Amino acid sequence: MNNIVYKNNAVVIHNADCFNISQTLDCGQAFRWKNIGDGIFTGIAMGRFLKIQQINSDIIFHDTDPDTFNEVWLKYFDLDRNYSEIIENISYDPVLKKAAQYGRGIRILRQDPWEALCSFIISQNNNIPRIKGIIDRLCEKFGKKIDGGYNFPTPEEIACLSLEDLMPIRSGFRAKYILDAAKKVSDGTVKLGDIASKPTNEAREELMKIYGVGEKVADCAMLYGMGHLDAFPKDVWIKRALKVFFDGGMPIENEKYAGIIQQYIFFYARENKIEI
DNA sequence: CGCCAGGCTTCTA
DNA sequence: TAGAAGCATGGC
Repeated sequence: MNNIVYKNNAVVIHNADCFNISQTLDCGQAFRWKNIGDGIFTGIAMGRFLKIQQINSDIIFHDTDPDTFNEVWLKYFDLDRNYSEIIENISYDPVLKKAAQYGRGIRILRQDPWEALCSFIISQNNNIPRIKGIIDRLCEKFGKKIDGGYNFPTPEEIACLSLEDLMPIRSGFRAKYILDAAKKVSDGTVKLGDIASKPTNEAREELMKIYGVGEKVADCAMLYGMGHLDAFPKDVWIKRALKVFFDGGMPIENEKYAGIIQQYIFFYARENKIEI
């Protein structure tokens, strides 16, 4: 991205390639962004409020100075990675090529590790609108108030709560998982800070020490919050798509960027309501 | 009413 | 070791 300018208190990326904010923020990897119309999304991430807008192929980060953009959002939106090259490299397979073209504007977000972990604990056996509702209530009730809304509550802020305290967020059977995760992260039983630098298999085992975290949730947390781009979460949509497209096989499981490919397939399958 | 949702734990054979 | 039941909640 070398077409970035700063004007009128906004950072603007002109002619952005492989970056569509609707595809990126509304494809089920993050749950706190709101589409408020006119190509504008608002949300809170990394402890900050952001209003971001897409007009054709220009992306506007409103009320953002260059330092904040470079230190926070560049990394969050994974903007220093060459996605067109990755797409080029997987286009030997016609199905992958088609899925990647369809979701070409997706970026894999690098969210806060704890937020990603906790969010995908909440996601299990759940649907996206309700996941968003539960996370909204969790933040409003237990997160710190900041300009524009509420932060995602820290592990420490949740670890001191009881199951009854969590009742108002209506997370169902997942409440006990949230509490166990918060406790194990805040007391160092699970060291989230070390997970980004561990091999994916070791990192997965570490995360699965948490009650209620299995392979799928661990892989989502690693992919969307810890920089493990090779993690390949297998949810119901992916399993369906693999059956339909690849007869159940997985041509790309061990690729370096398997997680990005996974997201193209997920997006394609879900948008087209792939049936078994 | 029944079924399902970006699954996991527990029980059963 | 594989397969199914149970789990909270809400939308359809």
